[in-house]
Amino acid sequence: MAKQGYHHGNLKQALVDAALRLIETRGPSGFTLSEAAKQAGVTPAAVYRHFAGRNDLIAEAARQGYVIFADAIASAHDRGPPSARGRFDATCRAYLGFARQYPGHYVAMFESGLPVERTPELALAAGRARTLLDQAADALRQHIPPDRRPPPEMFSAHIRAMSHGVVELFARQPHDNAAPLAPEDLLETGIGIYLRGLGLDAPDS
Amino acid sequence: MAKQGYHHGNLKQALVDAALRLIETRGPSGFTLSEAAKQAGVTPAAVYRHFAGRNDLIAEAARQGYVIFADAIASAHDRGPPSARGRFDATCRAYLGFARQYPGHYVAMFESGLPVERTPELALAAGRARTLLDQAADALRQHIPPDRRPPPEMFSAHIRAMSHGVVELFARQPHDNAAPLAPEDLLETGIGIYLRGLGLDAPDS
DNA sequence: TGTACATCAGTGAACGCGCGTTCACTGATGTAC
DNA sequence: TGTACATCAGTGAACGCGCGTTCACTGATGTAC
Repeated sequence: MAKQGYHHGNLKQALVDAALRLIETRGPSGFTLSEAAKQAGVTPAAVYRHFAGRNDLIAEAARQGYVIFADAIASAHDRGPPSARGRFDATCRAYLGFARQYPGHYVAMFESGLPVERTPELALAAGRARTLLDQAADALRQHIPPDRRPPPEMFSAHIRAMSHGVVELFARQPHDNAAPLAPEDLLETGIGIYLRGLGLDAPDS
Repeated sequence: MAKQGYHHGNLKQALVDAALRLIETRGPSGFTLSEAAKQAGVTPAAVYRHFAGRNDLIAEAARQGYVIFADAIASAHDRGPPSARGRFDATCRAYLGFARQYPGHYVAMFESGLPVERTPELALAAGRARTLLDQAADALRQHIPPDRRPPPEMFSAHIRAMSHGVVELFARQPHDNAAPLAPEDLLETGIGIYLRGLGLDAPDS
Protein backbone atom coordinates (compact mmCIF):
# COMPACT_ATOMS: atom_id res chain seq x y z
CA MET A 1 0.00 0.00 0.00
CA ALA A 2 0.91 3.69 0.12
CA LYS A 3 2.39 3.41 -3.34
CA GLN A 4 3.94 6.89 -3.38
CA GLY A 5 2.51 7.27 -6.88
CA TYR A 6 0.81 10.08 -8.67
CA HIS A 7 0.99 13.60 -7.36
CA HIS A 8 1.01 13.57 -3.63
CA GLY A 9 1.41 9.89 -3.09
CA ASN A 10 -1.03 8.96 -0.40
CA LEU A 11 -2.99 12.08 0.32
CA LYS A 12 -6.00 10.33 1.76
CA GLN A 13 -4.03 8.81 4.62
CA ALA A 14 -1.98 11.98 5.06
CA LEU A 15 -5.22 13.88 5.61
CA VAL A 16 -6.47 11.34 8.12
CA ASP A 17 -3.16 11.55 9.97
CA ALA A 18 -3.27 15.35 10.02
CA ALA A 19 -6.87 15.24 11.21
CA LEU A 20 -5.91 12.91 14.04
CA ARG A 21 -3.12 15.23 15.12
CA LEU A 22 -5.51 18.17 15.14
CA ILE A 23 -8.29 16.32 16.92
CA GLU A 24 -5.81 15.27 19.56
CA THR A 25 -4.66 18.80 20.28
CA ARG A 26 -7.74 20.89 19.54
CA GLY A 27 -10.62 18.55 20.25
CA PRO A 28 -13.12 17.18 17.75
CA SER A 29 -15.00 20.40 17.09
CA GLY A 30 -11.85 22.50 17.09
CA PHE A 31 -10.70 20.39 14.18
CA THR A 32 -10.66 22.14 10.84
CA LEU A 33 -10.71 20.74 7.34
CA SER A 34 -8.65 23.64 6.02
CA GLU A 35 -6.00 23.18 8.68
CA ALA A 36 -5.76 19.46 7.99
CA ALA A 37 -5.30 20.21 4.29
CA LYS A 38 -2.59 22.73 5.06
CA GLN A 39 -0.76 20.26 7.29
CA ALA A 40 -0.86 17.75 4.47
CA GLY A 41 0.62 20.39 2.15
CA VAL A 42 -2.45 20.67 0.00
CA THR A 43 -5.29 23.03 -0.87
CA PRO A 44 -8.57 22.59 1.07
CA ALA A 45 -10.33 21.77 -2.17
CA ALA A 46 -8.11 18.73 -2.64
CA VAL A 47 -9.75 17.10 0.36
CA TYR A 48 -12.92 16.66 -1.69
CA ARG A 49 -11.15 14.23 -4.02
CA HIS A 50 -11.08 11.77 -1.12
CA PHE A 51 -13.86 12.69 1.28
CA ALA A 52 -17.43 13.93 0.98
CA GLY A 53 -16.68 16.64 3.50
CA ARG A 54 -15.44 17.53 6.93
CA ASN A 55 -17.47 15.01 8.89
CA ASP A 56 -16.53 12.17 6.58
CA LEU A 57 -12.89 12.83 7.32
CA ILE A 58 -13.59 12.60 11.05
CA ALA A 59 -15.63 9.45 10.50
CA GLU A 60 -12.75 7.81 8.66
CA ALA A 61 -10.35 8.77 11.45
CA ALA A 62 -12.71 7.22 13.99
CA ARG A 63 -13.12 4.12 11.84
CA GLN A 64 -9.40 3.55 11.68
CA GLY A 65 -9.34 3.99 15.44
CA TYR A 66 -11.92 1.26 15.94
CA VAL A 67 -9.93 -1.07 13.70
CA ILE A 68 -6.71 -0.50 15.64
CA PHE A 69 -8.61 -0.71 18.91
CA ALA A 70 -10.30 -3.99 18.03
CA ASP A 71 -7.01 -5.47 16.84
CA ALA A 72 -5.33 -4.45 20.08
CA ILE A 73 -8.13 -5.96 22.17
CA ALA A 74 -8.14 -9.18 20.17
CA SER A 75 -4.38 -9.49 20.23
CA ALA A 76 -4.15 -8.86 23.97
CA HIS A 77 -6.88 -11.35 24.66
CA ASP A 78 -5.44 -14.05 22.38
CA ARG A 79 -1.82 -13.68 23.39
CA GLY A 80 -2.36 -13.11 27.10
CA PRO A 81 -1.61 -15.69 29.77
CA PRO A 82 -3.66 -18.89 29.58
CA SER A 83 -5.91 -18.06 32.54
CA ALA A 84 -9.17 -16.21 32.03
CA ARG A 85 -8.13 -13.59 34.54
CA GLY A 86 -4.76 -13.11 32.90
CA ARG A 87 -6.33 -12.58 29.51
CA PHE A 88 -8.85 -10.15 30.96
CA ASP A 89 -6.17 -8.08 32.67
CA ALA A 90 -4.19 -7.97 29.45
CA THR A 91 -7.31 -6.71 27.68
CA CYS A 92 -7.75 -3.89 30.21
CA ARG A 93 -4.14 -2.88 29.79
CA ALA A 94 -4.67 -2.89 26.04
CA TYR A 95 -7.64 -0.54 26.45
CA LEU A 96 -5.59 2.01 28.31
CA GLY A 97 -2.57 1.43 26.10
CA PHE A 98 -4.66 2.24 23.07
CA ALA A 99 -6.03 5.40 24.66
CA ARG A 100 -2.54 6.58 25.48
CA GLN A 101 -0.89 5.57 22.24
CA TYR A 102 -3.65 6.82 19.95
CA PRO A 103 -5.22 9.79 21.73
CA GLY A 104 -6.45 11.35 18.49
CA HIS A 105 -8.23 8.16 17.55
CA TYR A 106 -9.68 7.83 21.04
CA VAL A 107 -11.13 11.34 20.94
CA ALA A 108 -12.48 10.86 17.40
CA MET A 109 -14.16 7.65 18.54
CA PHE A 110 -15.59 8.68 21.89
CA GLU A 111 -15.83 12.46 21.96
CA SER A 112 -16.58 13.56 18.43
CA GLY A 113 -20.32 13.24 18.88
CA LEU A 114 -20.58 11.46 15.53
CA PRO A 115 -23.08 8.61 15.68
CA VAL A 116 -21.42 5.36 14.64
CA GLU A 117 -24.26 4.86 12.18
CA ARG A 118 -23.00 7.80 10.15
CA THR A 119 -21.17 5.42 7.82
CA PRO A 120 -21.69 1.69 7.31
CA GLU A 121 -17.92 1.20 7.53
CA LEU A 122 -17.79 3.09 10.83
CA ALA A 123 -20.68 1.11 12.27
CA LEU A 124 -19.01 -2.13 11.22
CA ALA A 125 -15.68 -1.30 12.83
CA ALA A 126 -17.34 -0.01 16.01
CA GLY A 127 -19.50 -3.11 16.21
CA ARG A 128 -16.53 -5.42 15.96
CA ALA A 129 -14.68 -3.56 18.73
CA ARG A 130 -17.74 -3.64 20.96
CA THR A 131 -18.27 -7.35 20.37
CA LEU A 132 -14.67 -8.16 21.24
CA LEU A 133 -14.84 -6.11 24.43
CA ASP A 134 -18.07 -7.81 25.45
CA GLN A 135 -16.60 -11.23 24.72
CA ALA A 136 -13.54 -10.52 26.80
CA ALA A 137 -15.73 -9.38 29.68
CA ASP A 138 -18.02 -12.37 29.40
CA ALA A 139 -15.17 -14.87 29.33
CA LEU A 140 -14.14 -13.67 32.75
CA ARG A 141 -17.71 -13.28 33.97
CA GLN A 142 -18.16 -17.04 33.67
CA HIS A 143 -15.66 -17.46 36.49
CA ILE A 144 -17.62 -15.31 38.92
CA PRO A 145 -19.48 -17.34 41.55
CA PRO A 146 -23.06 -17.63 40.22
CA ASP A 147 -24.66 -15.99 43.23
CA ARG A 148 -22.57 -12.89 42.67
CA ARG A 149 -22.54 -12.88 38.87
CA PRO A 150 -24.00 -9.65 37.45
CA PRO A 151 -25.85 -9.55 34.15
CA PRO A 152 -23.44 -9.42 31.19
CA GLU A 153 -24.36 -5.87 30.15
CA MET A 154 -23.89 -4.60 33.67
CA PHE A 155 -20.51 -6.23 34.11
CA SER A 156 -19.28 -4.94 30.76
CA ALA A 157 -20.68 -1.47 31.51
CA HIS A 158 -18.87 -1.26 34.86
CA ILE A 159 -15.57 -2.21 33.29
CA ARG A 160 -15.95 0.24 30.45
CA ALA A 161 -17.03 3.03 32.79
CA MET A 162 -14.01 2.58 35.03
CA SER A 163 -11.67 2.37 32.04
CA HIS A 164 -13.12 5.38 30.29
CA GLY A 165 -13.17 7.39 33.50
CA VAL A 166 -9.50 6.70 34.14
CA VAL A 167 -8.64 7.69 30.57
CA GLU A 168 -10.60 10.93 30.67
CA LEU A 169 -9.57 12.09 34.13
CA PHE A 170 -6.02 10.82 34.44
CA ALA A 171 -4.53 9.75 31.12
CA ARG A 172 -4.94 12.93 29.14
CA GLN A 173 -1.97 15.25 29.20
CA PRO A 174 1.45 13.78 28.34
CA HIS A 175 3.00 14.64 31.70
CA ASP A 176 0.39 16.09 33.98
CA ASN A 177 1.10 18.37 36.89
CA ALA A 178 1.37 16.53 40.18
CA ALA A 179 -0.19 13.29 39.06
CA PRO A 180 0.89 11.01 41.86
CA LEU A 181 -0.59 7.87 40.33
CA ALA A 182 0.06 6.36 36.93
CA PRO A 183 -3.18 5.73 35.03
CA GLU A 184 -2.05 2.16 34.41
CA ASP A 185 -1.79 1.49 38.14
CA LEU A 186 -5.03 3.29 38.82
CA LEU A 187 -6.94 1.18 36.34
CA GLU A 188 -5.33 -2.09 37.34
CA THR A 189 -5.96 -1.58 41.05
CA GLY A 190 -9.46 -0.24 40.46
CA ILE A 191 -10.49 -3.19 38.33
CA GLY A 192 -8.73 -5.55 40.73
CA ILE A 193 -10.71 -4.26 43.71
CA TYR A 194 -13.93 -4.38 41.72
CA LEU A 195 -13.31 -7.98 40.71
CA ARG A 196 -12.50 -8.98 44.26
CA GLY A 197 -15.87 -7.55 45.19
CA LEU A 198 -17.36 -10.12 42.83
CA GLY A 199 -15.47 -12.96 44.45
CA LEU A 200 -12.55 -13.16 42.02
CA ASP A 201 -9.22 -13.34 43.78
CA ALA A 202 -6.23 -11.36 42.63
CA PRO A 203 -4.22 -13.27 40.01
CA ASP A 204 -1.05 -13.78 42.03
CA SER A 205 -2.21 -14.01 45.63
CA MET B 1 -30.51 39.66 43.81
CA ALA B 2 -31.59 39.75 40.16
CA LYS B 3 -33.12 43.16 40.70
CA GLN B 4 -34.85 43.41 37.31
CA GLY B 5 -33.57 46.96 37.10
CA TYR B 6 -31.98 48.98 34.36
CA HIS B 7 -32.27 47.99 30.74
CA HIS B 8 -32.26 44.28 30.41
CA GLY B 9 -32.53 43.47 34.05
CA ASN B 10 -30.04 40.74 34.67
CA LEU B 11 -28.16 40.33 31.45
CA LYS B 12 -25.08 38.81 33.00
CA GLN B 13 -26.95 35.80 34.34
CA ALA B 14 -29.08 35.58 31.21
CA LEU B 15 -25.87 35.25 29.19
CA VAL B 16 -24.53 32.55 31.48
CA ASP B 17 -27.79 30.67 31.21
CA ALA B 18 -27.79 30.91 27.43
CA ALA B 19 -24.16 29.78 27.35
CA LEU B 20 -25.02 26.77 29.49
CA ARG B 21 -27.85 25.81 27.17
CA LEU B 22 -25.54 26.06 24.16
CA ILE B 23 -22.68 24.20 25.80
CA GLU B 24 -25.08 21.44 26.71
CA THR B 25 -26.31 20.95 23.18
CA ARG B 26 -23.31 21.91 21.07
CA GLY B 27 -20.34 21.10 23.25
CA PRO B 28 -17.86 23.54 24.74
CA SER B 29 -16.06 24.47 21.54
CA GLY B 30 -19.27 24.57 19.53
CA PHE B 31 -20.42 27.30 21.88
CA THR B 32 -20.56 30.76 20.40
CA LEU B 33 -20.56 34.15 22.08
CA SER B 34 -22.71 35.62 19.32
CA GLU B 35 -25.31 32.89 19.65
CA ALA B 36 -25.46 33.29 23.42
CA ALA B 37 -25.99 37.03 22.97
CA LYS B 38 -28.76 36.40 20.46
CA GLN B 39 -30.49 33.96 22.79
CA ALA B 40 -30.36 36.59 25.52
CA GLY B 41 -31.95 39.07 23.11
CA VAL B 42 -28.93 41.29 22.92
CA THR B 43 -26.16 42.39 20.57
CA PRO B 44 -22.85 40.50 20.76
CA ALA B 45 -21.11 43.70 21.81
CA ALA B 46 -23.26 43.89 24.93
CA VAL B 47 -21.53 40.80 26.25
CA TYR B 48 -18.39 42.87 26.77
CA ARG B 49 -20.12 44.98 29.41
CA HIS B 50 -20.09 41.90 31.65
CA PHE B 51 -17.28 39.61 30.47
CA ALA B 52 -13.79 40.10 29.16
CA GLY B 53 -14.55 37.76 26.28
CA ARG B 54 -15.75 34.40 25.17
CA ASN B 55 -13.62 32.30 27.48
CA ASP B 56 -14.51 34.37 30.51
CA LEU B 57 -18.15 33.60 29.89
CA ILE B 58 -17.38 29.88 29.83
CA ALA B 59 -15.26 30.23 32.95
CA GLU B 60 -18.12 31.89 34.80
CA ALA B 61 -20.50 29.14 33.70
CA ALA B 62 -18.05 26.53 35.00
CA ARG B 63 -17.59 28.45 38.24
CA GLN B 64 -21.30 28.49 38.92
CA GLY B 65 -21.30 24.77 38.19
CA TYR B 66 -18.64 24.12 40.81
CA VAL B 67 -20.61 26.12 43.35
CA ILE B 68 -23.81 24.17 42.72
CA PHE B 69 -21.85 20.94 42.64
CA ALA B 70 -20.08 21.61 45.92
CA ASP B 71 -23.35 22.59 47.56
CA ALA B 72 -24.99 19.40 46.35
CA ILE B 73 -22.11 17.27 47.63
CA ALA B 74 -22.05 19.02 50.98
CA SER B 75 -25.80 18.85 51.38
CA ALA B 76 -25.97 15.15 50.47
CA HIS B 77 -23.15 14.34 52.84
CA ASP B 78 -24.57 16.36 55.72
CA ARG B 79 -28.17 15.31 55.38
CA GLY B 80 -27.56 11.66 54.51
CA PRO B 81 -28.18 8.77 56.88
CA PRO B 82 -26.04 8.77 60.03
CA SER B 83 -23.76 5.92 58.91
CA ALA B 84 -20.56 6.67 57.03
CA ARG B 85 -21.61 4.34 54.27
CA GLY B 86 -25.03 5.92 53.99
CA ARG B 87 -23.56 9.37 53.67
CA PHE B 88 -21.07 8.18 51.08
CA ASP B 89 -23.77 6.58 48.96
CA ALA B 90 -25.83 9.75 49.14
CA THR B 91 -22.78 11.68 47.95
CA CYS B 92 -22.35 9.40 44.93
CA ARG B 93 -26.00 9.80 44.06
CA ALA B 94 -25.56 13.54 44.33
CA TYR B 95 -22.64 13.39 41.89
CA LEU B 96 -24.72 11.70 39.27
CA GLY B 97 -27.77 13.77 40.09
CA PHE B 98 -25.78 16.91 39.47
CA ALA B 99 -24.45 15.60 36.15
CA ARG B 100 -27.97 14.79 35.00
CA GLN B 101 -29.64 17.91 36.29
CA TYR B 102 -26.97 20.35 35.16
CA PRO B 103 -25.44 18.83 32.02
CA GLY B 104 -24.33 22.20 30.68
CA HIS B 105 -22.47 22.95 33.89
CA TYR B 106 -20.95 19.48 33.91
CA VAL B 107 -19.60 19.88 30.39
CA ALA B 108 -18.31 23.38 31.09
CA MET B 109 -16.53 22.06 34.17
CA PHE B 110 -15.05 18.83 32.86
CA GLU B 111 -14.93 19.02 29.08
CA SER B 112 -14.26 22.65 28.22
CA GLY B 113 -10.51 22.25 28.44
CA LEU B 114 -10.28 25.46 30.44
CA PRO B 115 -7.71 25.17 33.21
CA VAL B 116 -9.29 25.93 36.58
CA GLU B 117 -6.48 28.41 37.17
CA ARG B 118 -7.86 30.63 34.44
CA THR B 119 -9.68 32.73 37.02
CA PRO B 120 -9.06 32.98 40.76
CA GLU B 121 -12.80 32.63 41.33
CA LEU B 122 -12.92 29.48 39.20
CA ALA B 123 -9.96 27.97 40.99
CA LEU B 124 -11.55 28.73 44.34
CA ALA B 125 -14.88 27.11 43.49
CA ALA B 126 -13.20 24.08 41.93
CA GLY B 127 -10.94 23.70 44.94
CA ARG B 128 -13.85 23.70 47.34
CA ALA B 129 -15.69 21.04 45.33
CA ARG B 130 -12.60 18.90 45.16
CA THR B 131 -11.97 19.19 48.86
CA LEU B 132 -15.52 18.19 49.72
CA LEU B 133 -15.34 15.17 47.42
CA ASP B 134 -12.05 14.09 48.95
CA GLN B 135 -13.42 14.53 52.46
CA ALA B 136 -16.48 12.44 51.66
CA ALA B 137 -14.26 9.71 50.25
CA ASP B 138 -11.89 9.80 53.18
CA ALA B 139 -14.65 9.62 55.76
CA LEU B 140 -15.65 6.26 54.33
CA ARG B 141 -12.07 5.16 53.76
CA GLN B 142 -11.51 5.18 57.51
CA HIS B 143 -13.94 2.26 57.78
CA ILE B 144 -11.98 0.07 55.38
CA PRO B 145 -10.01 -2.67 57.15
CA PRO B 146 -6.48 -1.28 57.45
CA ASP B 147 -4.83 -4.13 55.53
CA ARG B 148 -7.02 -3.34 52.52
CA ARG B 149 -7.12 0.42 52.84
CA PRO B 150 -5.79 2.14 49.70
CA PRO B 151 -4.04 5.50 49.82
CA PRO B 152 -6.51 8.39 49.98
CA GLU B 153 -5.71 9.73 46.51
CA MET B 154 -6.14 6.30 44.98
CA PHE B 155 -9.46 5.65 46.65
CA SER B 156 -10.80 9.05 45.64
CA ALA B 157 -9.48 8.61 42.11
CA HIS B 158 -11.22 5.25 41.68
CA ILE B 159 -14.53 6.65 42.84
CA ARG B 160 -14.26 9.68 40.60
CA ALA B 161 -13.21 7.58 37.61
CA MET B 162 -16.17 5.25 37.95
CA SER B 163 -18.58 8.14 38.46
CA HIS B 164 -17.24 10.16 35.54
CA GLY B 165 -17.17 7.10 33.29
CA VAL B 166 -20.81 6.32 34.02
CA VAL B 167 -21.78 9.92 33.35
CA GLU B 168 -19.91 10.13 30.06
CA LEU B 169 -20.89 6.76 28.66
CA PHE B 170 -24.40 6.25 30.00
CA ALA B 171 -25.94 9.44 31.35
CA ARG B 172 -25.67 11.68 28.33
CA GLN B 173 -28.73 11.72 26.10
CA PRO B 174 -32.10 12.35 27.78
CA HIS B 175 -33.57 9.02 26.70
CA ASP B 176 -30.97 6.94 24.99
CA ASN B 177 -31.70 4.22 22.49
CA ALA B 178 -31.83 0.80 24.05
CA ALA B 179 -30.17 1.69 27.32
CA PRO B 180 -31.12 -1.31 29.41
CA LEU B 181 -29.58 0.02 32.62
CA ALA B 182 -30.27 3.27 34.39
CA PRO B 183 -27.07 5.21 35.10
CA GLU B 184 -28.12 5.51 38.74
CA ASP B 185 -28.28 1.74 39.11
CA LEU B 186 -25.07 1.29 37.19
CA LEU B 187 -23.16 3.65 39.42
CA GLU B 188 -24.67 2.34 42.65
CA THR B 189 -23.96 -1.29 41.83
CA GLY B 190 -20.51 -0.52 40.46
CA ILE B 191 -19.45 1.42 43.54
CA GLY B 192 -21.09 -1.20 45.75
CA ILE B 193 -19.09 -4.02 44.19
CA TYR B 194 -15.91 -1.97 44.36
CA LEU B 195 -16.45 -1.25 48.06
CA ARG B 196 -17.15 -4.90 48.80
CA GLY B 197 -13.78 -5.62 47.22
CA LEU B 198 -12.31 -3.43 49.93
CA GLY B 199 -14.07 -5.32 52.69
CA LEU B 200 -17.04 -2.99 53.14
CA ASP B 201 -20.33 -4.84 53.23
CA ALA B 202 -23.40 -3.60 51.44
CA PRO B 203 -25.40 -1.20 53.61
CA ASP B 204 -28.52 -3.34 54.03
CA SER B 205 -27.32 -6.93 53.91
C1' DT C 1 11.29 3.40 -28.22
C1' DG C 2 8.52 7.43 -29.14
C1' DT C 3 4.36 9.92 -29.60
C1' DA C 4 -0.67 11.13 -28.81
C1' DC C 5 -4.03 10.97 -25.80
C1' DA C 6 -7.15 10.17 -21.73
C1' DT C 7 -7.35 10.38 -16.85
C1' DC C 8 -7.91 12.59 -12.72
C1' DA C 9 -5.29 14.48 -8.40
C1' DG C 10 -4.57 18.79 -6.95
C1' DT C 11 -4.86 24.18 -7.92
C1' DG C 12 -6.42 28.77 -7.21
C1' DA C 13 -9.92 31.89 -7.04
C1' DA C 14 -14.26 32.76 -5.44
C1' DC C 15 -18.66 32.39 -2.61
C1' DG C 16 -21.41 33.43 1.48
C1' DC C 17 -21.21 32.97 6.28
C1' DG C 18 -20.58 33.53 11.19
C1' DC C 19 -17.10 34.31 14.25
C1' DG C 20 -14.84 37.46 18.25
C1' DT C 21 -13.81 41.94 19.05
C1' DT C 22 -13.62 47.38 18.67
C1' DC C 23 -15.71 51.73 18.73
C1' DA C 24 -18.32 55.91 18.76
C1' DC C 25 -22.96 56.45 19.85
C1' DT C 26 -27.66 56.80 22.26
C1' DG C 27 -30.99 56.84 25.33
C1' DA C 28 -33.11 54.88 29.64
C1' DT C 29 -32.15 55.16 34.37
C1' DG C 30 -30.77 57.03 38.95
C1' DT C 31 -29.38 61.17 41.44
C1' DA C 32 -28.61 66.03 42.95
C1' DC C 33 -30.54 70.11 43.56
C1' DT D 1 -42.40 67.99 42.94
C1' DG D 2 -39.81 69.28 38.94
C1' DT D 3 -35.74 69.93 36.29
C1' DA D 4 -30.73 69.31 34.84
C1' DC D 5 -27.32 66.29 34.65
C1' DA D 6 -24.14 62.21 35.00
C1' DT D 7 -23.91 57.38 34.38
C1' DC D 8 -23.38 53.44 31.83
C1' DA D 9 -26.02 49.25 29.69
C1' DG D 10 -26.85 48.14 25.30
C1' DT D 11 -26.71 49.52 19.99
C1' DG D 12 -25.27 49.18 15.32
C1' DA D 13 -21.88 49.32 12.11
C1' DA D 14 -17.55 47.89 11.00
C1' DC D 15 -13.07 45.15 11.07
C1' DG D 16 -10.28 41.23 9.65
C1' DC D 17 -10.37 36.40 9.76
C1' DG D 18 -10.91 31.56 8.82
C1' DC D 19 -14.35 28.46 7.85
C1' DG D 20 -16.58 24.65 4.44
C1' DT D 21 -17.66 24.16 -0.07
C1' DT D 22 -17.95 24.97 -5.46
C1' DC D 23 -15.94 25.28 -9.85
C1' DA D 24 -13.40 25.65 -14.04
C1' DC D 25 -8.74 24.72 -14.75
C1' DT D 26 -3.99 22.53 -15.34
C1' DG D 27 -0.53 19.58 -15.65
C1' DA D 28 1.77 15.19 -14.07
C1' DT D 29 0.95 10.48 -14.75
C1' DG D 30 -0.31 6.03 -16.98
C1' DT D 31 -1.68 3.83 -21.29
C1' DA D 32 -2.48 2.73 -26.25
C1' DC D 33 -0.58 2.50 -30.36
